[in-house]
Amino acid sequence: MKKPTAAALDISTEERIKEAARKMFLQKGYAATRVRDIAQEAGINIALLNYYFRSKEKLFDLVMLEKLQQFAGELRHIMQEETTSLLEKVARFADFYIDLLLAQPELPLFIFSELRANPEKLASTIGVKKVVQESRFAEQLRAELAANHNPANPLQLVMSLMGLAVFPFVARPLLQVIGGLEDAMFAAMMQERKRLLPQWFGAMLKAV
Amino acid sequence: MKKPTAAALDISTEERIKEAARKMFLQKGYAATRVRDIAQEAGINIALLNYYFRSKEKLFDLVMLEKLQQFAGELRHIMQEETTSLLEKVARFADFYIDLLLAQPELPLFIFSELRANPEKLASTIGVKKVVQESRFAEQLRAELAANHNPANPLQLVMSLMGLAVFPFVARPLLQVIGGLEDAMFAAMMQERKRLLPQWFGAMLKAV
DNA sequence: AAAAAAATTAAATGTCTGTTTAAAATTAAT
DNA sequence: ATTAATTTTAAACAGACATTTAATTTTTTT
Repeated sequence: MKKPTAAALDISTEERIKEAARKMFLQKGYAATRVRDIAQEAGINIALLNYYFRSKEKLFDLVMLEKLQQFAGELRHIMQEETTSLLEKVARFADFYIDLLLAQPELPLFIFSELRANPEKLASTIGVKKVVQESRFAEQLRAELAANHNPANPLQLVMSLMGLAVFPFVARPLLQVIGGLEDAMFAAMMQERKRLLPQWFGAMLKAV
Repeated sequence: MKKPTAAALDISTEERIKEAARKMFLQKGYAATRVRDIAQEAGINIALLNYYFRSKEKLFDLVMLEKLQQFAGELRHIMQEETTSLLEKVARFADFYIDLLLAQPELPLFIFSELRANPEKLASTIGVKKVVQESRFAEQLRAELAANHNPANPLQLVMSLMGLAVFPFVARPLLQVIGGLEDAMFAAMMQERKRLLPQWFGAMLKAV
């Protein structure tokens, strides 16, 4: 009675709507996106959106959850790995996030903007707290700071690490104007950044 | 005929509307802000908004321009100063921006979000391009990298400098959850950051 | 092939939103 | 003190918007 539809071989209407929603919400945010935009982008009747997802907000929540998990998901694996060193973790972090953001440049601005609007939707990310505070990475970071007699709060370093990787994508429109950067050059710099980030981080740990 | 109103001793209706608009636009962005919200916040009739500012968009443009200049204005002075060293400039940059953002934490997310929506409104910031590429700061940065045989693109360092100062405010909701940070602690860390930032930047310059 | 279920559509619904109108209240000019 | 200009208000307006309805088409089941 519910879903006997079996022969959904190629892309289903439901998935087409979701994809269009991803695109529009990421590009313009929740408030500026019209359900008509989504319907047009998906090539469907507006009523189908409510038929499949009940409401604009429910559809948005689905996309938001998916993106939050993309953003926070891999972090766990990287930071809890027992056999990698601190700087190897930093290198893996840079690799993973810079590749992710090159593929989806609007991701961080989308997440931070929508989180400002309703911070309660952060629930799915609370697992990250443990990753930052109790993971192998956290231990190694504290140990390394202690070894260098560096009294800085470890969270300062975490902020910086994230900022060094993510900020260029948040500030991209500004940076491309003030730097006179074209898309290809920006992408090339982000690739260079994968290499720079662990070097920088190592140097920062020793800067007392 | 135009404005014979002389006795505007205390705060005028026009300024009340502007202040309410600043608050609401910064908090929720253009698309999510209702002119009725602004009117209520200012304690005025909705029609007065159009009476004084013609339209929601014109009012927004006023606020946007003001904030862009706040964001980009002081940069010029700091970065073109002839008598300060590179690291002194970095220290001044950190001081100025961290204080600015502690007073207006929503500023960067507001600017970056709205800039994504309409990048053409960046016009007033094109002066910053010269500051980054042709200022005394740019010279000093290139010289310092050369002296350290550091082949990194100077723009990489500019991105990082901005990111280290600004990113914590962009990611604040996320950081406060994953770090378990209260407002006071966050503010204290930003103060500590004023000191850390020049140290870090100095170390990064030497990290080849 | 007939019946039932699911998917799709056009049109309508009611609410929200930015803006305008026209009248009233206040302030300034004569 | 009148008159004119400015400011403020309540109400209306028109278009945008998300959602619903009811009918039609397509697909699945029997």
